[in-house]
Amino acid sequence: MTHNKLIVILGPTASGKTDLSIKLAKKFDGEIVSADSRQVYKGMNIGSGKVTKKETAGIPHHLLSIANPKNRFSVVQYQKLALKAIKSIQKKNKIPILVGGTGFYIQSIVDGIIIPEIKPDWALRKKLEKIALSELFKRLQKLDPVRASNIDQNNPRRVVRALEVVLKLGKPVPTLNSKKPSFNTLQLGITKSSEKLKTLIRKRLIKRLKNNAMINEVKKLHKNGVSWKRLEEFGLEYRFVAQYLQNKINYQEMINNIQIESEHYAKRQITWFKRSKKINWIKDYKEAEQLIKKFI
RNA sequence: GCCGGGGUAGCUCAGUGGUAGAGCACUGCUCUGAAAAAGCAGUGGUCGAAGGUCCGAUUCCUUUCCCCGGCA
Repeated sequence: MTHNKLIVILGPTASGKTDLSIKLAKKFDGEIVSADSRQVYKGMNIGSGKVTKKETAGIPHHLLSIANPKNRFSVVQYQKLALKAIKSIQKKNKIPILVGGTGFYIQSIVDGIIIPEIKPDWALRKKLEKIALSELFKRLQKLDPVRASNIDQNNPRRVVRALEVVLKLGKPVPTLNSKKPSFNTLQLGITKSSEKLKTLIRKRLIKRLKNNAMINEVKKLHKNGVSWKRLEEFGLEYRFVAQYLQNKINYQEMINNIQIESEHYAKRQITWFKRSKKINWIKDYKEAEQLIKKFI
């Protein structure tokens, strides 16, 4: 007899998800499934804030370091692997704890959204990206007026992707659907004041820079064949350390940019999470523990 | 002390004889296989101070205070 319970721990960057989740996993006999779009990559450890082996304290962690940073990983791959991991944990009669800050990844599990089964076609995208955005949007309007009417026409990624789906599918983009929720889910979100968050981001950044650890990590990634362009795509520490190593910016600019962009990122995450009404906002371990006791 | 250049949004700066803009910051938001990505919107200034000319001055004139560079 297996259960279908799932606990989710989410929150903005630097809010303390990792520590909290490990404590809870110990307490409630759980295993952790990461929901982080950067921690999936091998070799991206310090900059992405991946737990160290020691910190895991023996709690199994899933979906960390499973992808090659030279290749692009995406939500759908995440969704498949995470579902598999969650089910296998439930089968062992342990409690899966989904932990992370990537709202889209969490949504793909919790709401079970169905994303069109058209794989990214990078050659096609490259071709489309050369065309003016307004022109692309006109084409989309012609081929799929419904999708065109609710898409952000200023966003090249969205428009290109929509066209990709329409062209390869030969028909309009399916309207967004969700499967029946497959899990009995408890979502816990960590709240912190923005002042507190900024301080935590700053402290963490200083720590990551210590002994050149983060700089060396990025150097190593590049040495192993991850291009500067690719590293910059990852954003935050990877973007600005890569720019620093290319002499595009100086050390102080690198630090300032990482700090400010991390603060922006935290706000975007909060904006995303706010949309969900199913999140229980908590301040500390105690509140989390109580809610979970009731849930289990 | 003299000669230049400058003082306009939190910061860096545009600009005009009819009470002002940009980028960044800040605030809010979007999200259909890149999501730490990619986009959108909004708030914000007695235009250094005081006089004068003018129907009207942030813009022209005078004085004054402050900053930067050069010469003494």
